[in-house]
Amino acid sequence: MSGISESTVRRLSHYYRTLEEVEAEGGRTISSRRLAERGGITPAQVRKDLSAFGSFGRRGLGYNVGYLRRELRAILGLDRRWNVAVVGAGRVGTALYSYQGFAQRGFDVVAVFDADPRRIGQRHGTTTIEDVARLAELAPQRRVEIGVVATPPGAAQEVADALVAAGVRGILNFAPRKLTVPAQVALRTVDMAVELESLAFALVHERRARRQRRRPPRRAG
Amino acid sequence: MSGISESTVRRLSHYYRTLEEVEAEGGRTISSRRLAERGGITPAQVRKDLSAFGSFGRRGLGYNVGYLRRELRAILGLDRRWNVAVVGAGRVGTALYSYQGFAQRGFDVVAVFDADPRRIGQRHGTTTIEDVARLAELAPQRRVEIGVVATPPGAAQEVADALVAAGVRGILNFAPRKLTVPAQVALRTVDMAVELESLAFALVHERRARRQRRRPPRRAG
DNA sequence: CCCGTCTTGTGAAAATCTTCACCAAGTGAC
DNA sequence: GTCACTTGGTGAAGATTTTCACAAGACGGG
Repeated sequence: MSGISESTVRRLSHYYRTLEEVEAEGGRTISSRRLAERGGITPAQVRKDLSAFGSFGRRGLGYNVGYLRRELRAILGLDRRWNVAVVGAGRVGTALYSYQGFAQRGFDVVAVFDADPRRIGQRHGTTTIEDVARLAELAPQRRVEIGVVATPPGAAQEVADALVAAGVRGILNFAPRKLTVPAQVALRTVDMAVELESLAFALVHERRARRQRRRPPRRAG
Repeated sequence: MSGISESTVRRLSHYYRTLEEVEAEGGRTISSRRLAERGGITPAQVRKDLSAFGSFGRRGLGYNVGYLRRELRAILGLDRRWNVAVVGAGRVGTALYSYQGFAQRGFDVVAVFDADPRRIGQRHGTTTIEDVARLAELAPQRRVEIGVVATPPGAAQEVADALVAAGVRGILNFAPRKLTVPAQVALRTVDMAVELESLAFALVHERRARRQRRRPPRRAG
């Protein structure tokens, strides 16, 4: 249970979603092969990823869809709810806290903060935008465990520090800025500029380097 | 020039941003060490990444900030402009095409599409939302090279196919769904559900696995 | 010019991640 | 029960990525 890589976790997340779909379609069992096809990965990878957490399948048969989904749910920490605070109620922040999938997956936005007086007090659905100055007071009160940084880059580090001080254990950063947080705080960054630039790189260097897409399964014989 | 990994490119993107900042602060030269510190990476990694493209530094001195920035700019394909089409004018799509950094980095949103009749025709700034049915016609006309998928998951693959058919060479996908595209089309996916779930995983397994943050540079002696 | 100090570029080593290959276990037909 | 076939779990091999370590270049002081 000690050496789980970031990429393994990301794949688990994909497996989980695939299982949801297969279950909705009425599938009862699924093999590592089919699970792999749906995600552009090798069957061996699927089995290795899962075996890091236990033996969930049956030889000759595959995995029970419902059972494996529930196991992954627990492994990913989705069998409970998480209190989330969004800081920054601009376009990105708004898109985030009105995002359906958020609540659907167990993430409850219990607070939205902004620094702009024109925004403070506005209601969006059930949420009222609060002054970011009250973060230190409200976040612990509402048992916030995850903070989402959706501020301009200039304010991002400051906000991250405030979130950490308020006892948040995980931060999801959308500001295009590398944040520094203590080691015990988990940090994920979604950096649009990086994505765009890596896309531009791929287009510019298209002819030269063409790896990057999955190879076809290529089952000999 | 053939074996450039995805992670190298992402780091180049960070170096580029750091260089912009340092240049704005008036810095003239920078060592791999300082460049590394600003991004939570090792100096050796910085040098390896850069050396894959040439020799940009001077021994004993470091890198010339302006020169290296311009070189990276060209390497990343940012020394030209890219025509982008955004498909899906919901919250995410809106956040995207009004995102300042987009144009700032050379990405011009020349078309926004949606399928909802209530949205079609709406103006947002200089952009008018067009019927997605006209994608096949308008995208080639406007020389769109990059497509952004910001639709509900159900429509994502269909839209991706349409973009590919319209001659788009790169796709940035925000729908929580694995897309399949031909090998010659570059694809990047930003999947919020995956980010959240990997964050939840980290929090649940906090005590057990605590790698993931950078180690301190630890310079012996 | 020479010496001490700095810093890059880069093979080699180490660490990490992915794929292979095969055994064991399960199924269904007969 | 036996046989042909399927599939998971897993150690080992292979591939990739990161880090180490050091030679070679660059500078400044005297």
